[in-house]
Amino acid sequence: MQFPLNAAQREAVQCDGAPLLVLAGAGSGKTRVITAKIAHLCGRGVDASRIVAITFTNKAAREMRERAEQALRADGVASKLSISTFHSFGLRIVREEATALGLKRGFSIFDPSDIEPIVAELGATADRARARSMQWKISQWKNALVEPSAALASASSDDELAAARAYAGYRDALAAYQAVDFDDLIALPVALFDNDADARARWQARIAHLLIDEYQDTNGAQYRLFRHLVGRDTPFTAVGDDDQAIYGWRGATLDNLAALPRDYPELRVIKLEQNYRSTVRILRCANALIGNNPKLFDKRLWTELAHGEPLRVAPAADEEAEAVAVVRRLLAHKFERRTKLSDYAILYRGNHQARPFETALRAHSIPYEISGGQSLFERTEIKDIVAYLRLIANEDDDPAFVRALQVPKRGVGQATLAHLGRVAQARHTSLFGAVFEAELASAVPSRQRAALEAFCAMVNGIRHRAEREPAGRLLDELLRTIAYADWLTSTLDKRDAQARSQSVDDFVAWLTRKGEADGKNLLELTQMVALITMLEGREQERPDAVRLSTLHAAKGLEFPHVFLVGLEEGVLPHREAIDAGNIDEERRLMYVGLTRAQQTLSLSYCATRKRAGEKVDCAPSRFLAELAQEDLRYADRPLSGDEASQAKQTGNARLAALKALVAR
DNA sequence: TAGAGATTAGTTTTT
DNA sequence: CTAATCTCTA
Repeated sequence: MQFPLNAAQREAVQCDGAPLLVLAGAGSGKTRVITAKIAHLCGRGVDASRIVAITFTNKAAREMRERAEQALRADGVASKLSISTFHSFGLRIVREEATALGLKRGFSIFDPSDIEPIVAELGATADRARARSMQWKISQWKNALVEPSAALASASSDDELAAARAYAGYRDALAAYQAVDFDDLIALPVALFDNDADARARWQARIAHLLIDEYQDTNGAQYRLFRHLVGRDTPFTAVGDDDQAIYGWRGATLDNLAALPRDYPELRVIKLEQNYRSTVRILRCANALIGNNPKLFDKRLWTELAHGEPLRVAPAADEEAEAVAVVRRLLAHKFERRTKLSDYAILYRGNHQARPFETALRAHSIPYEISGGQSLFERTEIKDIVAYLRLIANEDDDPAFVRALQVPKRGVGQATLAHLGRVAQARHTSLFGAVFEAELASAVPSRQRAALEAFCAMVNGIRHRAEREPAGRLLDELLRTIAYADWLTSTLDKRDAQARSQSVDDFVAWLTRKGEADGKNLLELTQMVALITMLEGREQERPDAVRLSTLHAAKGLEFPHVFLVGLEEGVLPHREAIDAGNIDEERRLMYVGLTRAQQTLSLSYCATRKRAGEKVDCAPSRFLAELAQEDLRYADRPLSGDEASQAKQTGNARLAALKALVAR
């Protein structure tokens, strides 16, 4: 955006001494306002290290840092800014206040896969789905700052009761493991600040101005943390859009937006309504759609940009036909308009919807970048290595102990582990600690015992140096000692082993760099890894690729040309949301999708869809009927099966010719 | 203990 | 119809 700031934007930037709420419509230059404001604050002599900006995703944080660096060319200043996600900021607090919170320095951060078996056991269930739903409920309680006792009192169904009972035990288990979960990174600082005025004052003094992005997505715990951090007189800037609140399922509540004017009577509210992104037609459809939602703040987007092309609405026989049609159209469009692949995005409701599009894109060797999906840190090989790191940092981390002990195999199996577990329980110690208990000798053969002791000695050896020596050296040593690469080659076929070995190498190289750049030791790096979902610097590997993304992951992004797919009842709006009567949030999700598009927008839906192997009829989404009909152009009726397969063949032939042209 | 086959359950978004 | 988990055998 090369325009100067508009009046509202300027006002938001210059209002620096008071609490401020910026209601920033989609595409209204929100990020620009935030970065300009940071620059403005620095210009007014505010110490950069006391400016704190909080986002929800790592991606947003990284972007904001980049933009701030551009805005603040003065060297060294931008790097002093504190720009992080809510959770990383919480981690910083927990880390610095670990002792007060009863945690050791190397405490572990459990991810949902560590937690599931714990909750399953506490809830006395072997049913994974049930365990997950209990885990889910516990998380909801934590996000709403509900204590186990209160949860127990309020539980209304059998399921809730079981979850509430497991909740207290789960808390104890985390304490025993010296571990925290994601929700604790917010809830623990809140609990600390609730009770400790000194700590509160200390942290407040570190913040001269607090900026929060995507404020509408804060949950109860986050709002309370926010209030503790700004106290009574720290000025802040909250930026958000009630029409883009799409994280209600994660405990986010628009109450926090409504509460702000109440809790801060001197609050200034500035609306950004000029849109710099989309055509008139796209905006008119988005406005029409969102007009069906109740309004918290009155707001209407307008633009000076072109009228634009009508939005295309295309039916398809099924999801495969839809994918084929979208890809064909995309290629034809690219050829006609001489665009780049990265100008296109295909957006959908759920991750599983990506598959037919991946298949169709791959069939034409079109590079694509898929957001969401499995992140590097969820891959088995990375989790294996991280288990070692966690155990090195924290010997009480039993889940990490179990994983590290078994990968690579070192002749210790289920039976030994079971004995170890019994001893640990009897002695009130961790699995690691149980290895050194005398009574283990009676149950476990000496060969296994030797393996266990060697394992623990190795871990201890690295632990003693973890805080002093460079992380890179220790990582190399660890990998050599456990011979992880050898294990991969001996258990997997060559291709697989190579791929995994490569990703381990990437991971280690990245950690090493990170350790050097930020001066972090192995313990701190290990904690950071738990919060990162995407490997930085991975994106530029595919400089020109079609973007596949869920609507949630697409928030904050924009694309010249967007395909919004799977617009069916039961998909968008999602069945569960329909049943729960939560259509408003689905509508906002659709709104987010529409407002990602700059120039053209193509909407599609399927007549049938495969569900558990069977074809099911689908109805077009009700949201289609809520758009500005004069801005839509409906394509033909859905193709019959025969027509579809025929079209597929002729289409493919045409496509091959097109592709040859495009390739030049 | 580890890999290959059988069985069974699955439908939402993520720090 | 997958994909992941479980069970059985070497």
